[in-house]
Amino acid sequence: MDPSAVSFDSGGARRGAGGRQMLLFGGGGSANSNGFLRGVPMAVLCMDDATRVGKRPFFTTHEELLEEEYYDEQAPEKKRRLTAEQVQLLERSFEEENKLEPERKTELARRLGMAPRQVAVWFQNRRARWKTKRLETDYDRLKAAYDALAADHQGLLADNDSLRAQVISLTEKLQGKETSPSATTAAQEVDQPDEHTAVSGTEKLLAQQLKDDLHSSGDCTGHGALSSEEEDGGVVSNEGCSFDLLDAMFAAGVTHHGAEEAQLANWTSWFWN
DNA sequence: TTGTGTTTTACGACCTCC
DNA sequence: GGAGGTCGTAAAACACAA
Repeated sequence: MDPSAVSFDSGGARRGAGGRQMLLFGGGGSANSNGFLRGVPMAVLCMDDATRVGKRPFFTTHEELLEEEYYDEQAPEKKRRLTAEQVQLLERSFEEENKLEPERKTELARRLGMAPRQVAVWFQNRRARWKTKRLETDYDRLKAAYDALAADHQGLLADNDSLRAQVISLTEKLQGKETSPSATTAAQEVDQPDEHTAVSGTEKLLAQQLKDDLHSSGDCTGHGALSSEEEDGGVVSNEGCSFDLLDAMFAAGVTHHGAEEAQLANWTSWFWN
């Protein structure tokens, strides 16, 4: 880039210290009509240059700041924003590679009419901005994932509560049947082990009752009502909720030869765990 | 016009790697 | 030990609402 193309945004210093513009670099020098100071474009001058040419003390008195001569002869170049062209080229270079090898730095500095140190600083700051941006997007992504998981977790907790309530309710019903004389009589009437399945009539009754209760509750997982069209074939399911387990227990005679209470305890334990 | 918040430029301190 | 990195920060430049 032609150094003469570097703009000097005099309006940019509209609110310098004390509201005064401090445009000229100090050290006894002053800018010529081309905007150059000792052959260096003003916009190119940075603190490194200030160190070389002369630097105003960091803390100065108000009186010093009010001295016009001070700005002409001692005040350092104010910070200058890079031009749009400079930033554009730097951005393009950053997109290619966000690290800066010495050769690329000097080449960029030459093309942009900037000090190599300025190019290095720009890349440092650009990396910092890029990192901040990346952290923000990473945070947003993680937060969305966390929110989804938290919602899912809440749903599972609700399901769990619902199932526990059902277990308690069914356990009470089953225990009631065990102690009911009529139920005992009915059970005794059919309590002959099936020679093929080895499941007693009472067990069939209990398992059927459990199926019926779960079915009538319309919610085996808390995810909605059962669909009636799926009932044929003996397996009632709803979106992954299946009574296969009960059927399997029934067929395998899970309750066979065991006290009903012990089976209830097992079932309850299974549910609660 | 002014107060205030944000962005950009630049630096020093410190760390890591060769 | 030097070069180049990150991190935290100062201060100028800038945007914008009141």
